[in-house]
Amino acid sequence: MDFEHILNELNDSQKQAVANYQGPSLIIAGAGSGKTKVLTVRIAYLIANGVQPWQILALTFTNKAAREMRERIGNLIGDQQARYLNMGTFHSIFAKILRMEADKIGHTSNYTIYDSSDSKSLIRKIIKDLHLDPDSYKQGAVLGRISKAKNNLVTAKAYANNDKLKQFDRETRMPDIYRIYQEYSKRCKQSDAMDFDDLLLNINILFRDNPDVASHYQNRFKYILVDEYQDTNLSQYIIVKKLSELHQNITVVGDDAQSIYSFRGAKIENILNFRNDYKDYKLFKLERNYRSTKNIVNAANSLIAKNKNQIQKKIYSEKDSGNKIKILRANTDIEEGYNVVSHIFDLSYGENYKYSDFAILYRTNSQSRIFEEALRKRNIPYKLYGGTSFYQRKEIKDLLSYLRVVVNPNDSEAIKRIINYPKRGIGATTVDKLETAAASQASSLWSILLNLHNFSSSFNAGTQKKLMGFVRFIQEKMTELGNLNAYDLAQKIAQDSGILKDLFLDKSPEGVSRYENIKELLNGINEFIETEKEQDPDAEVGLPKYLENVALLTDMDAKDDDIPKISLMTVHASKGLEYKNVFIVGVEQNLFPSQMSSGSEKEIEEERRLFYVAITRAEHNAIISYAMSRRKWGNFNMCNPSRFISEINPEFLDMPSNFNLIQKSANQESIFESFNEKPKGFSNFNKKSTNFGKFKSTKTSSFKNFKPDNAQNITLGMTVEHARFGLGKVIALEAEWPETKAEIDFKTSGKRQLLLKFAKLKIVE
DNA sequence: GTATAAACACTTTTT
DNA sequence: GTGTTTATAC
Repeated sequence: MDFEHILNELNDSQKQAVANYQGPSLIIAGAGSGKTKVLTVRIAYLIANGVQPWQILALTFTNKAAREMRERIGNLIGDQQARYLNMGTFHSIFAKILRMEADKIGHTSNYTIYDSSDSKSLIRKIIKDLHLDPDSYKQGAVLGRISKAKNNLVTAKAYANNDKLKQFDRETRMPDIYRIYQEYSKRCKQSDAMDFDDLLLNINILFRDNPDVASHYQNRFKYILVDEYQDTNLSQYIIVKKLSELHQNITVVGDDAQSIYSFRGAKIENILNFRNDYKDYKLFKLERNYRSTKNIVNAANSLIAKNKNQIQKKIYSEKDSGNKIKILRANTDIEEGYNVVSHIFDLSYGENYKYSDFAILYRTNSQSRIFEEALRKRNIPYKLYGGTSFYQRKEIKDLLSYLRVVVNPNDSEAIKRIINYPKRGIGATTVDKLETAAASQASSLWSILLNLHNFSSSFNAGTQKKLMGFVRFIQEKMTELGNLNAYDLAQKIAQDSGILKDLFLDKSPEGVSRYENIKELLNGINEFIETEKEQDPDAEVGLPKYLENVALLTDMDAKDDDIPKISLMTVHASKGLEYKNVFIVGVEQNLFPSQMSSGSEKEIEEERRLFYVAITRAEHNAIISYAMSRRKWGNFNMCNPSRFISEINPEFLDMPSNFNLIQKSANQESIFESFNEKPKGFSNFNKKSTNFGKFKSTKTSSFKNFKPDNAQNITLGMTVEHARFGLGKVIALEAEWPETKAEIDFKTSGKRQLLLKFAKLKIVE
């Protein structure tokens, strides 16, 4: 293979980082410096130099990154070769290894992966069972503590013996966390289930207790590459260290300035201390930013310079200066939504940008709603990443729970979800009795169900019959596991369980959309099978394979149509992505930086890195927006602009004329003064501000003054707005109020039938 | 056992 | 304000 021309496309430091592939390497890759390119070419180069693809282990942070890299490597060396690369997230790669070695750590190869909502509901149950006060033991906090312990390789047993941790728990009024942790681990094992953190912890335990297994994988993985190394936690660090022990061909890529996951145990020290771990390491710095204009890069540099703890580097851009970073000021959060959307509107028409050239980035998911509403109002298509994902929806989790139970009937969390859905007359008392029995036998719900005759005194004949019916249903589907592929079996289960019928009969708009979601999930399974077959035509794609995949999916991975859309996501989710125009919104004190991360300088530094990540997503324009007041939990709060705005060198900023005034009063904490001041129009940048005022007035009068009898006034041909489906035209009406049904042709989601008394429709015109 | 209403927590970020 | 969990009546 001729690599000459590929290498010649790289700059000097990139070339060095590709060609020196032996031994430990640290690649410091600044934002937009062509990191993915270097990684892909380096892997292709390894293969061109005789390394077998299956000897390469490449660990990424997201599935998406892995997929894209595999594709790009495929383009360089051919898909046939790229197929055999071990490339994926830590979680997905090691979940697969754990399937193969499951018996060595007390699981079966069909083990279930619990997502965080499974974990949370299990924790809630344990708190109850241990008679602990649910007010002092919040499930989220408890799970967080357990998660942190696991990421630091502290098992339940070790936790119980750790006085320091227990001391801390006493100080925070949760002295019994170690008991919850023990019980949680026990029940996970009984359910043959692992949570996300277990996947990494158990790999460590596997390697520790089975030197032959460890040695097998050490031999196999001759070359190891880790992307986003600054965001690895201790558990991941130890795995990587162990695996690279033999060959020492370890390459880590990262940027300490973009370390933003310490809240979930990531240790920036891993990248800072690489030099101590591997003494004869090679260091490569990629400092030229190919993504952004000079102004954006310089602004970001001036901000991150405020952080003390970092590896020295000079990120620079050879592009034009470009526009300064514009600062937008709004009086309220709602006005901020309109400001930003209006600005997007102007930019896209004025400068001919596509909607897919825009991203709105926020600190917390809850901020998305206001922008969604503003975008819908202007009929601008958008895509929301994160938040309640598709896979978290009730109906989806219900069907997935059936699939999980058929693959692993010991999965008690899944059984509890579906044992009475669709309704089969098995109520809470029955489930309670089953759980008590299971606890007394230290076994799963399923094993109680199988031995129901031993507990016949606890359940009356009718109940027993119903339970047996459920057991038979599951068993019947289990026998199909070998014959049917994932799609056919899932389809059959959806059908025979009555889920499809139940949702089909529910004609409320919610029911209709649930039905469609189930259809979409089934289509997704079918698609999964097809892509797997493309990779390997002989592969049997059964339910277990699908479930493993779906457990580790996020909605960043969802496929999408080709309609250009604005992207809405948290700053965390935007890492690794780039957009021509980036709006960073809600840039206020106590929001960004977050109130919860303002305690120590260390936390502030992480928030600053997060802000750095946000700015450096932009290629042409970065726009920062803040509001002077914002609704939180129902009531209004006054806000001040974020300290980060004033930490950027002002020569790269385009400030609103009234910013200084606000800053001053903010410092004096007399923000009310400036708030009450009447702004001169909505935005001093927007020429269409008259238009804009109109928008605002419709908005304020809409949902607030919404009359319940409004729906009765809907007539044929009206344009209406639905909270979820957006704008649509009424094309048919039938039956008398309150049974009136309307057929509405929605612009984005097509024709739908809605019952007027349920559908929250707003008359637009 | 089920359907409805009231109470409750939730908001920092995610594999 | 929202979605989920518990209390109450049927």
